[in-house]
Amino acid sequence: MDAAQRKMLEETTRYDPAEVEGRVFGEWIEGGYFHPEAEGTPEENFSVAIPPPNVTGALHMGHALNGSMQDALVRMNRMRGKNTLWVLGTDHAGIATQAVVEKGLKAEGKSRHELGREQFVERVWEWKEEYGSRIVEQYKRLGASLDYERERFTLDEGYVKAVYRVFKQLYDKGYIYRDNYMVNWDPGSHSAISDLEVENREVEDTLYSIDYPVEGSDRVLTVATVRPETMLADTAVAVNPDDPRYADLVGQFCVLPLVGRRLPIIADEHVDPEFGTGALKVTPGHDINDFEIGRKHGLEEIGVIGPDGRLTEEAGEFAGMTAAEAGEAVVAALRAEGRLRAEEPYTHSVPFSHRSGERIEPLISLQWFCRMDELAQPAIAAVESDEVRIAPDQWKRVYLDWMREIRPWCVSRQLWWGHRIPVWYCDACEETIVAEQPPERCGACGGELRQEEDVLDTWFSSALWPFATLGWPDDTPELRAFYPTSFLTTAREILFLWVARMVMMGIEFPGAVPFRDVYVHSVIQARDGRRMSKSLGTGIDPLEEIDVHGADALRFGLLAMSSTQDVRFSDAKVEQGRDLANKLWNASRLILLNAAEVEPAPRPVRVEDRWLLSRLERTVSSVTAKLEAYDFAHAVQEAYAFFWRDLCDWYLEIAKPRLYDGEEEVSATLLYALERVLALLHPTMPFVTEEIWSFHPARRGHLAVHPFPAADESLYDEAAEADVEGGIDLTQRLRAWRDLAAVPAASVLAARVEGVDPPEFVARLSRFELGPDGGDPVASIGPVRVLPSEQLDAATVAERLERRREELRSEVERAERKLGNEGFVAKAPAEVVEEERGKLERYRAELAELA
RNA sequence: GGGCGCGUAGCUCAGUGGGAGAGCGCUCGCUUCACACGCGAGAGGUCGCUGGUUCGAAACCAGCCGUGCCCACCA
Repeated sequence: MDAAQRKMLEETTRYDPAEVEGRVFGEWIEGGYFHPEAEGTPEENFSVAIPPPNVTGALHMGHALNGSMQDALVRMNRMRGKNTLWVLGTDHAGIATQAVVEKGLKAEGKSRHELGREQFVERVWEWKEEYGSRIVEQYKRLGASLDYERERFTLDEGYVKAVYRVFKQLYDKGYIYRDNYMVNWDPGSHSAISDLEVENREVEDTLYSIDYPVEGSDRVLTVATVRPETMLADTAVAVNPDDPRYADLVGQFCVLPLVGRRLPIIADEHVDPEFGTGALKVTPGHDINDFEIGRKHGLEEIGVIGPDGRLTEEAGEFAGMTAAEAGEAVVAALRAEGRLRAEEPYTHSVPFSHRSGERIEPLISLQWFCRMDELAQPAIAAVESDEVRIAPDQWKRVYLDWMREIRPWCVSRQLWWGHRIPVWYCDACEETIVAEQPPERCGACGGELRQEEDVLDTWFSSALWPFATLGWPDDTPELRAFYPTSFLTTAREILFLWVARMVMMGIEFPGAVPFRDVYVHSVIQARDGRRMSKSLGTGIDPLEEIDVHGADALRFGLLAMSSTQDVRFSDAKVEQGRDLANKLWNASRLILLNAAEVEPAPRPVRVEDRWLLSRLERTVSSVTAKLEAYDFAHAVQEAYAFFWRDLCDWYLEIAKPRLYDGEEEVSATLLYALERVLALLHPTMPFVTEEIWSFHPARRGHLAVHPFPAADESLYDEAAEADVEGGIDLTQRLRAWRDLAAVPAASVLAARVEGVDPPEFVARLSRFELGPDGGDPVASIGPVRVLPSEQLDAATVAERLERRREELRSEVERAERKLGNEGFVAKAPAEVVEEERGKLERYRAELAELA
């Protein structure tokens, strides 16, 4: 430390994150610490793939929490000397990004259709180049030690190669196929979406009962629906095969009101005879259940609602209306014909698009699907056998339950931004070609080819993330050194959408599970307990928190509030982190400005030194174990407690005089403890610890690559711990006694000791002067006999004494009652009974002293 | 309909069988030569309810009440 540094330390009484963070981050980058060579094996290396944020995204609390957790483990392992890679990249986010750019076009009065596909995609790329790095810059603010030199994008050249390879191979295996099937149509994004992107919400609707006349009879079948417009596409009426009311009608026909179509009356177990009249209108074109019934019975599939959400030509007079308008018109027409039997309010769950928020329109369309059942088998086995461990425990079962009932995945999207499906059609001979490279002409007839218009679901490419980012399908040094990755931390909402699919693809393609550990973290809710969301306006911006309190404060706060259950965002925890950073700074100033010039080393000479070192090493051990077990909240809070209580409140106060005296032993011990505390906290609070480290005499390089401490168990010292904890307890009792006796804080009281001498610091920190004699004590606190003096008011002291006696009497009574219980003495473990007897003795003894 | 979770101090949360904890807030006292983002001392909980298991339950079991999330094709 040179003179300028010393001056700066002396003058700066408050840690200023804004001044430090940018500078320190620059030093890390310059040092190249986050950019490892691709050497070694995955077993000896440490690697993590970041869940790729959307290019359109801004850093939100989920990123900040997840990033804090990953960075903690990444930094800890880097400090341990492991070759460590944290892979950075962004996701092209098909629908979201396309929507952002389309919105921009709309503001210019244009649409993507005017531009045409090629120009539009060009435009999205321009947008990406300009704004896509925003979130990357925001991760830097957090202090994330990602490899910024190996940034990937799900649409970069190499990544596209991986996607096409996977598509081709899955197609060749027969897993990927094209089918005319019912899908979740999202009128908002004008695309099919997968089951996982659908969200069911409770909606109040009207349930309409409609009479369908039976052909050649007076009878009617009354059916019920919440979507009257779909009746235009009905192609049957179904009843339960065991329903005696309708047994005679099966095989006959109804006549569809308004349309006149003949509807066969069929029997199917799906129909619940208890619901309504027990007769079900069957609309295979617009209802997922009816679709299945229809396929089973070979019914006609009519579509009356088009991809734009409007009624098609099939709907006759209703063509062109929106579904909602058509619903009303149909009801009016039915009422006019006297077919409407009833309408009643009805609450049920309805699918909405998670992407656009619009109500899903189930309809039949030609899409690409991927069969998942066979891919799922080894991915199930991997988790069953704990080759991939999922924590907390309950998510393992959630994963397995879902995987065991996995269904085909609709992978095509009617968008322009994304991986255009690598399929080419020949119109001349109807050949379909799937290829990784665009073929010139049709291999069969030499005819012209046109490429499939659809793109792949964004999650199709995300599923390849852990290996595609490392260069797969090429055999790259990165892939050899860093795959499989070490662990994954994630939000539970993408357990199926992303995690499960990565496991399947990892096993199928590179041939190994993509990570060993999956940690599902909790969700940080808004302060009022609602979900943090942009649309609700409940989001809390992590960058603002960083601006106000610093990145370390936010990181500490998020880790401290994280848990296995969902928690509300806590400003107090972030402030606790801020206070800790400041306390670290100031305690370090005390040590660094006053320590003698010595090598940091444990050099205990007194009991409190041995106590401090013992506590330090136990904390190192415990905090490390908790980090490794993903127990971030307890890890940081334990480190906090050790530093604040043991080191600052007690040890520094006890050791100050020796430090000011320039004693070498205490200086060496404190420099040693400081070094270890800084290193221990660096993974969670990297900026402030790195900054303080720059003043430490033992510094040879950055803390980011300083060895992470391993507990030195030879310094554990139970006897010293017991002595000092006893001294602390006594000090607190003496202080409390003074406070209650209303003694001015600054005055020193006379006392003497009877029995065992407490540690030296007790009298000093509680402001007692211990002397050899002194007459009759006015009070006894442990071995301390307080002697009469002018500052003591007899009445107050007596009151205080009586209070203590009361406490002791009730303690004695409690212990006696417990020991008087025969069951307890007979059945409780011996050491528990012994402990209780010990307590009773001590309380009795103290009570006797006070009597 | 099925599954998972939660209900502990005014607030946010720890605590899984042997005497109720943390941070914040609150009260009182400190310009104590690292830090007022500080120091010292306090007040404040029939651990949702009922029953059970146990010598002993905040913790284990059952039921109930309240609350949150996930999955699922009841028109």
